[in-house]
Amino acid sequence: MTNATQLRYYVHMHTQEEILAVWRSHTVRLTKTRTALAQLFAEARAPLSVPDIVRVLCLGGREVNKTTVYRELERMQNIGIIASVHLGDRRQYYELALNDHHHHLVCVRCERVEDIAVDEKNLLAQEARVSCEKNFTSVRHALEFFGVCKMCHSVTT
Amino acid sequence: MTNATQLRYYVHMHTQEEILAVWRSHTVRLTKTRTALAQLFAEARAPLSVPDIVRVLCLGGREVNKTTVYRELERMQNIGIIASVHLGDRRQYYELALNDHHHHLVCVRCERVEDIAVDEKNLLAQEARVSCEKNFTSVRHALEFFGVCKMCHSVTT
DNA sequence: GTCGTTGCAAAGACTTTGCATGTGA
DNA sequence: TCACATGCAAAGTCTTTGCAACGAC
Repeated sequence: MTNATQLRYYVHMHTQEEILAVWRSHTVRLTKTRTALAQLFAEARAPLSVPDIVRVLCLGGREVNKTTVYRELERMQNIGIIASVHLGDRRQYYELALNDHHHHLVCVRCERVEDIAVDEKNLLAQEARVSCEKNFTSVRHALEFFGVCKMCHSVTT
Repeated sequence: MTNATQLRYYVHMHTQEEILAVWRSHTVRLTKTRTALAQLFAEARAPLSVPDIVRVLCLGGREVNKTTVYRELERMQNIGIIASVHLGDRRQYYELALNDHHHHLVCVRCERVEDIAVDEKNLLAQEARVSCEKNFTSVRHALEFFGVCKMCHSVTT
């Protein structure tokens, strides 16, 4: 990431190499788009939307086509490299699925996203109960928290 | 609702009259759109998207304009009559906010939605903790469950 | 009659599809 | 080589905006 601007990055627990290894095990070609996406997700510190991805990569001088990105993300999701997340707006966001399961805290003003750890014992128990009571299979959950971050709060007050 | 098709309805705990009363207390005009929306939400048994609403009302012979619906829903949300819900797709859904807080179980195949009761003690505690730890105010949560309903499951297997 | 509401048309944001071209193994 | 991958253009879906016309009070 050169001057990737806006988005903040941090060293992730999964490297680009690890992601590329997953690709290889699925006998797909290692193209420049896949390499770029692997690096981006490895470094991203927040879920990414397609417009995000295209903007950041283009700013960094790696031209990518939005159609290709959409298609690639779908494949990555099918393989299990990434997972989609909904953060309250209409966009679809994606983040590494290789990480531990976690949830998000989103600032509804500036859209800043923080990862948070949540004790899931209770949730999983409810999942099991719901699955049983309602006769649903493969039940999973989506839990996100929304609020106003300190900075945004101090600006308004 | 005449032949409102596809969507399933049930007698809700809030009647059209109660919703109209909320309108009146906000000194707005009781137009045909507001009456139609009040009736629709009073009878809806699942969250509704704007395309849903327009389709259903037009099928029922009450022409409504999508722009008007978008604007009206925003006002209803501000007043607190309805609340928006995200159900995994890109659409925004709305449901009566006058009801008890509850969550949804969505079939990812047929999009059927069931309301479910969830023990929130734990969630609220986590909300408080997150709010404190991360310095966020006005924290709320969104929790939805996804799975495959019995019917869809039996079709595929 | 007023001013809140509405309807229409156009634009905008995100996503999907079809097809011809390009390229990694 | 050739099947997988890409890029472009066009279309699709949901949503927003601007503005003139309408209608509830």
